[in-house]
Amino acid sequence: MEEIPMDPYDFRDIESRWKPHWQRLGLYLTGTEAGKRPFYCLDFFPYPSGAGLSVGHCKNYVPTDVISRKRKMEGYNVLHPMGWDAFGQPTEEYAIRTGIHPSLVTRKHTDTYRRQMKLIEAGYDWEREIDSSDPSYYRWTQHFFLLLFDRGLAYQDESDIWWCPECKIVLSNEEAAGGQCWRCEKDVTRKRMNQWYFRITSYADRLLDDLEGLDWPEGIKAMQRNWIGRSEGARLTFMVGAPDGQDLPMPVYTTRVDTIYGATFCVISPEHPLVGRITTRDRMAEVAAYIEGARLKSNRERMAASEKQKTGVFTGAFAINPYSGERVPVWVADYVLMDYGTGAIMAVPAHDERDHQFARSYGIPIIEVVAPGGVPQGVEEKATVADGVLINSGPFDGLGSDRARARMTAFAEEKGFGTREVNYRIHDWMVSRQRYWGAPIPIIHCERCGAVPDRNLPVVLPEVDSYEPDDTGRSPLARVEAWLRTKCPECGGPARRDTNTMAGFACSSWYFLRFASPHEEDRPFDPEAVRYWLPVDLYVGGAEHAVMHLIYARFWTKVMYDAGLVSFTEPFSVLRNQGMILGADGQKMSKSKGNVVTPDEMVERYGADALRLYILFIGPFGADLAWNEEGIAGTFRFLRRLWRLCLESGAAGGEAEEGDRRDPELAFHLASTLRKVSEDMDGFQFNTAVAALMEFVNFLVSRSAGLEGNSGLRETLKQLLVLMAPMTPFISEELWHRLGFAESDEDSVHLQPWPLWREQDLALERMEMVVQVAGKVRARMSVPSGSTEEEIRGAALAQERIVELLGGREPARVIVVPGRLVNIIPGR
RNA sequence: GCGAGAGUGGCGGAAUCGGCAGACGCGCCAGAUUUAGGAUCUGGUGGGGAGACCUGUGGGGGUUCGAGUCCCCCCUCUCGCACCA
Repeated sequence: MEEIPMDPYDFRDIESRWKPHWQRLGLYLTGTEAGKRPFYCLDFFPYPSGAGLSVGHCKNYVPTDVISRKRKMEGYNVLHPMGWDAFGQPTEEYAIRTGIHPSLVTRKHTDTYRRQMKLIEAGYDWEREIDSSDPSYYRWTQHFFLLLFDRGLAYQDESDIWWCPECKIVLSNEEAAGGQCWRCEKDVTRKRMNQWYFRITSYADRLLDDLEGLDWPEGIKAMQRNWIGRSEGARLTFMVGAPDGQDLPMPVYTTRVDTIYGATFCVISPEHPLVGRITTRDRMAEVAAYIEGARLKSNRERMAASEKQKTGVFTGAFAINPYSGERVPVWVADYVLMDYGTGAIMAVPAHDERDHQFARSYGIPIIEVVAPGGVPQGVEEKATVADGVLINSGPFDGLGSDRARARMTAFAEEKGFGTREVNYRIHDWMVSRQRYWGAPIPIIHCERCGAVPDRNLPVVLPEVDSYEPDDTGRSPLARVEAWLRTKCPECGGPARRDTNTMAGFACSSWYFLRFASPHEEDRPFDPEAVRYWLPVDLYVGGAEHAVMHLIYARFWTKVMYDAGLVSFTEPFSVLRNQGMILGADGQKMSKSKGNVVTPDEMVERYGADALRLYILFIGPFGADLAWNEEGIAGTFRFLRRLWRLCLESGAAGGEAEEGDRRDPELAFHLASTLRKVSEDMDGFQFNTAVAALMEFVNFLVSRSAGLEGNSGLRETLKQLLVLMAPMTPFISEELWHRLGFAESDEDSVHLQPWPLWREQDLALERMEMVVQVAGKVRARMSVPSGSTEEEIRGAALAQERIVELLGGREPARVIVVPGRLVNIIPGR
């Protein structure tokens, strides 16, 4: 018999054939069928950089694509959109260097991203594509700015803000976390400037409390709690004697009022306005030098230095402890921060490690006032931080820390020198940027009327000659005289536009709403569409936005809720973070390290299906893993094995015949694979889902010779192809058609319902069990399913090897776990 | 220091309502096949032992018929935050 040579697996041919077909079918258009439940699957809003996508980005886009496809097959209307967070610096920097307009640069970059996303067949509904730098989008970003403004949540203030000398841009606290610029990782410095802020602090409690109900990674929730940093304590006023004879109030914030009788000094931040007024003449020079030294140090130098040794200088002034009436020295030290609490503290060296370290350095007395469990611990060597029973605390002696705090705060309120206070680490969101490539802040400054909203939106970015910010930190917009000069909308008098643009995080704080109805012209979104699709059912992206985008978007959503614009208070019900794909060298992929792998080269060599499958298979979804090209070769081999299996054994099948018997083993393996793959995909365990598919194909290959022509095999292959369709769309479609499963040319494997397993197929007639003696496996046996424990026990004891090992002894004990094992404990 | 998570073959990783450790893949070894091919096929692959077996999930204790999984102590690593009063 002569073998007819089979077509080889030619992924290029297959890809080029099905792409236009699916395009015609409108496979990726958003579901609109009445009566179906919605599923909104969203990827983090990407910033289109010039480098294009690496395979690392695919670790985000392939899994969301797989889930979206599966949900569609399960009968959901699916919304899976894509768009561009296009405003931002790198584009602007590029424009500065080349003179090419940022919008053209953006266009070039987004074209690349879109092309690459199509290359890996990420099934986005491109009819809903949005671009945050397009006036049709940013007019609504401006609209929401005004919503915040109107609600008293946007304001201007002059204060010290973070400045990145490298990027030449101001940064919000979130963007400067850890003293480093979020984009270039260089140290940030301080600069005093007038800026726009959003009052996110007035939402701090809600942002904290609502974390509770979110299905988000614990780590992200913890980071947000930490960032919000709510603490409960008291604000207490110490009176400080100034050299001019006046008594000046110096409020301090503390969470440990209970330790106040142990306050042996006070510390005030070098930036504190009071420093200049309370320092005595003889201390002036030393204090001034210290302040200057602190100012010149970068924040991180300051932190690093004082970790080793805390420094400070005495101001010469004394403060009065409002409880004890005691007079304590006031020091200036840079371990006290100006932007937390009141910028001044009462220092209790006995019960605070930092104060302890400082007191030891400068020989300040340490007085123990809290005894944990009623037993004084001794505090000369080490501070006691735990709560306990108050001692040396006058009328409050004997109280527990908890009751003491309540009692002592009440006392302060009664006497008028203090009050209960809640403090937060989070600060208001500094949102203005002195940059060109952003959404202009729609405010007009009028000498008569002040800051007036410009409701004539959009305020379009004017054309400029150069995009560079100038040395004073002024925006390039400040140089466009014709644009700058305008009329006050209130009084009609001459006025000037605000020259700031908004940080990119403003644009991404509402984009998930725009996708619900991206073409609305008269409003940011259609409330009906938003009601149907939102909140987002599944949100996937990297962990690096924990306290930036994810907290800002939550804030805007709550503001919109308060304004009655949306009916939910949280935008993202379920959040998952994908891990990173590192270069083959285990390092972060970067151009400079030369270890970047692009989807382009992988698709060229192995095809989109093999790449997608390897991305899913490489390891756990959330883990950081090194790229390995041998690995993708493995998934490629797997696909070829599938190809051969289907065309060799499946094609011969034909229609089911009456006489075909169901093969119970085949049915069992199919059912358990369907179950395993379905459950693993829902649980984001794509790696084990792929492993189960490989295992099943291995099984089929080993059995296929015996099953050729059996309609059970054909039915099995049919279901297998449907099961694989979300992961490997091309080969699944091709084989589906080749095996003749399509009802018409317009049919598609992607339009099939998600396959369900039959519970009864999982029940086998016999079960394999292990027989242990003293916990060690000594024999294997097969018993009928549904055997009683007694029967299993009998069968186990009758095993030849077991009889031999027992050598006539009676078993002392026999443990039977049906379906698993029998453990025999021999008698002596 | 605080918070989150993790330590399993040569490698990525499976298996945690306690029940055959190492699924699946890579790599490696042997064989088959091909003129050659990122090819394919078959078998093997934690360590020790010729073998029956012994041993093995960061280390040490414990609970249990049985522990990678539960409890106690210790060590290491990754990530995030870090003088927040």
